[in-house]
Amino acid sequence: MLTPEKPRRKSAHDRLMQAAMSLFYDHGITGTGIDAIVERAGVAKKSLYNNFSSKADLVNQYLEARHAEWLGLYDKRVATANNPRERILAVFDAYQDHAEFAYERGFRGCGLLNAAAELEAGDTGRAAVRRHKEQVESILAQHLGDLLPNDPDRAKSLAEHIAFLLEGAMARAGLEGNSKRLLAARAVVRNMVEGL
Amino acid sequence: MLTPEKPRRKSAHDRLMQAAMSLFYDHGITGTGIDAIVERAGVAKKSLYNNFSSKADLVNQYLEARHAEWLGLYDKRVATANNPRERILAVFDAYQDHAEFAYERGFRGCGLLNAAAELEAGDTGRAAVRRHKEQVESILAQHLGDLLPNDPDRAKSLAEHIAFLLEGAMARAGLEGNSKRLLAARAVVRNMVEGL
DNA sequence: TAAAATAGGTATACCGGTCTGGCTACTTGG
DNA sequence: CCAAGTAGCCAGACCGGTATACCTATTTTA
Repeated sequence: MLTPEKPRRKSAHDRLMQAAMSLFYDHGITGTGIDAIVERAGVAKKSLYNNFSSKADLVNQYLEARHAEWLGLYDKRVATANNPRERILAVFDAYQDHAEFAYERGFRGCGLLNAAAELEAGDTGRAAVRRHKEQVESILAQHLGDLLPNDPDRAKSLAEHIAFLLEGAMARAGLEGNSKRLLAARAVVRNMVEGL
Repeated sequence: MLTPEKPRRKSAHDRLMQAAMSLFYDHGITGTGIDAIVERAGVAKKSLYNNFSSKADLVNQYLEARHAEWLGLYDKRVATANNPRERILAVFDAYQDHAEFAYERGFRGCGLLNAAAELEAGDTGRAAVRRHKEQVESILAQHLGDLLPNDPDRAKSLAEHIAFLLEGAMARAGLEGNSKRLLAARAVVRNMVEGL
């Protein structure tokens, strides 16, 4: 049995990113040191600096990975939705999936927003988080445009409204350590779009 | 002219708290060191540990002070409101006042929520932030109860809805560095309560 | 084909600097 | 006189980041 192309161990890069995903989310970015990351990854410190140019670089790649992670969950959810209303709710479901499965040590809200909260004003990471939130709002606007083809202004305004509900519910859910508030917001939105 | 009760210089406690308010908001809690606080306050490090038992104690008092600060702004706004609808909007106006006047180095969203984002899961500070958010929601519920005396369930549900809008708009506003989103949420809420 | 070069991993030690917190010794105002 | 302030040093841990040296696959080349 020749298995020539099977690395039995993940690359240092992957192990480091996995460790960063967990530690940055649980303890924050400033609260997580390089040493803790390499220890969790089971990797030499040199390997971190072979794969990332600095901690800031690792943080930026972490933010991109979180964004991609949510996009993947959303893509799965939206694939099984049959109309614009369900596709809007798919946005909430994707965050719900995030909340339920992605975190081992308890739910703490949106990792991207939490990260942005402790980044300095001019940090490029803040812009990445902002792009993510704008993409979510733009996805909502697109589905609402399908639902209200004759009233694009109202579609845009409703997208902002729903984005606020989503963000606010996530924030409260993170504070409370569970996703009940997220479910409440989803129910509000279901009622909102029902009448469109 | 005897001016026996006029300390020409604020107490070390007040100067420390003022420095903490500014630095914790701008650079985060973990990102702000003791030395930076005492330097900004123009105070000896010993004075910090005379007035606060630890940095965690200072952080907790900081969170309480921020809560009290918002309550003061809200009290001012609600005093000039003439009906439940205006009193609901006063909640938004208080946050707007916060955004416009309280921060010298740029708006970064809700200081309490930002702080909670970087506190560990079990930290008592997170509970303080949660109490603040629950009080805001309870204020909204009270005014909506005045507006809908025959439908307490709907009042409660609307209070949660509006609290989400407020929180989500604050989060987005903080990301974007200005309070436009807060104004947008206020407008949405004004329309919502208009028809009640 | 066999030797050499390369890429990426490992482990350990170290750098200057900052962290929280405690300490001494001196000064000042009521 | 004394409480509360001052300046500054120190300990021990941790910060991000670098340096050195070794190991082991794979790949290139003579």
